[in-house]
Amino acid sequence: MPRSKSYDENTVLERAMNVFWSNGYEATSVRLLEKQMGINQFSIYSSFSSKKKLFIKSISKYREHVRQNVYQTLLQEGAGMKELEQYLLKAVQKKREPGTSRGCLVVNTAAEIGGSDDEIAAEVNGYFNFIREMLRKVLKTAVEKGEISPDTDIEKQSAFFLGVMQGLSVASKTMDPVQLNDFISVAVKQIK
Amino acid sequence: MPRSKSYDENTVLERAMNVFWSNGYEATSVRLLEKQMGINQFSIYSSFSSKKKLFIKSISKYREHVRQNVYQTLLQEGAGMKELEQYLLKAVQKKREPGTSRGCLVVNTAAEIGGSDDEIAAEVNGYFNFIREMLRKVLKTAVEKGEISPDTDIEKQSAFFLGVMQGLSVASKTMDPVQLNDFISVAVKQIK
DNA sequence: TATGTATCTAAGCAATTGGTTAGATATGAA
DNA sequence: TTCATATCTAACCAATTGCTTAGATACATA
Repeated sequence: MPRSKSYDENTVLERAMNVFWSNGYEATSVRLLEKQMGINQFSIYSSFSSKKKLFIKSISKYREHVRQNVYQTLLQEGAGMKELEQYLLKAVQKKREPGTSRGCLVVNTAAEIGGSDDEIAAEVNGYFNFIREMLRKVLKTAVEKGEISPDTDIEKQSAFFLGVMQGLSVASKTMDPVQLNDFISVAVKQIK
Repeated sequence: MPRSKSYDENTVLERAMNVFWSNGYEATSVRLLEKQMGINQFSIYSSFSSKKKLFIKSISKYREHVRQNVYQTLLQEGAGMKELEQYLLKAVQKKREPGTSRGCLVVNTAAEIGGSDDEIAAEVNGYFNFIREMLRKVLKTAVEKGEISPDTDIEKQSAFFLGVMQGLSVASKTMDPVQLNDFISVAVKQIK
């Protein structure tokens, strides 16, 4: 009997994610969100309850986004060192492209919010656990394939590459492509 | 003839720096600043012109702060690999201490503001150039001392360690001490 | 000791913040 | 075709934002 929604929650959530990604949490106003999402404040609140809840949902949407568009190759069965290296170099190349790099939404959030909000911190930690798990598997596969030494300490190396990826997010905003490439090439070389 | 200031600009600037460091730029209100700085809004604006200018001055104050309290050893003549390693391990140890790590003010700023404000971006770049220059000198000294190979590519390695330090700032908020230690130990080992 | 001047207090400014609500509107089952 | 119900519009809310200002205050000089 009731009227049906005129928008798709998934679609407007993806738009919200992009607004937060571009501007950060605090600098994103609900007015800006309604413009970019294309729906009224009422609809934002009826679908997502609060700005903070919408932000948290944007982070989990981001996780889905990178899973499908950034890490898809790395997440495939059999992905090893070659794929990891390719991903890192592609991230460097992207820096040459138009506009300022937005970095990683979750790194930006960790830097901006830190641990001062428990719910947001939980979502951030969940994301990084997902990345670390991905790295562990990739490195294990790399050992199995003989791409890296069987003596490789998987735990140490996955912590290392997670740290490198966090650094890369910041560095992509502050380093030129040459320095970025130097950074990554040293990080990759050490495991060979 | 005129009345004299009842506060020291340097002192209140250091307090402002700490407020921005704890909360980030956007989340820091001028009301909070006046409370923490211990002076009235009028005095803030008469001494620092605007919130943004105060923030930029806080970043350069931060540079002075780390120069004297964080990197003092690394900046000494003759500092090499041992000092670099000591600094990194100390940064890891600090994570065990009370409260959530605030990370590096400038990394936080790079993540929050990115390149969307030119004046702030310039201050951020100046800071990272200072760090990179410090790293270059330390690595050169390390070569001279025979701590690392004379074939070491100073440019690549200084870009690498700058990236690692940027990662460390984020990681100190999201990793536990064990993972942090893994991250740093791999970063240091690769140069030996 | 008197006084000119910058400093300080505290109130105020318009604009924006996150969030709510009353009433108009559209929809899909009966 | 009716009608109950959820969706939508747009105005509204108090609180807070960065910043300004008029007038009271205190101090270095004369």
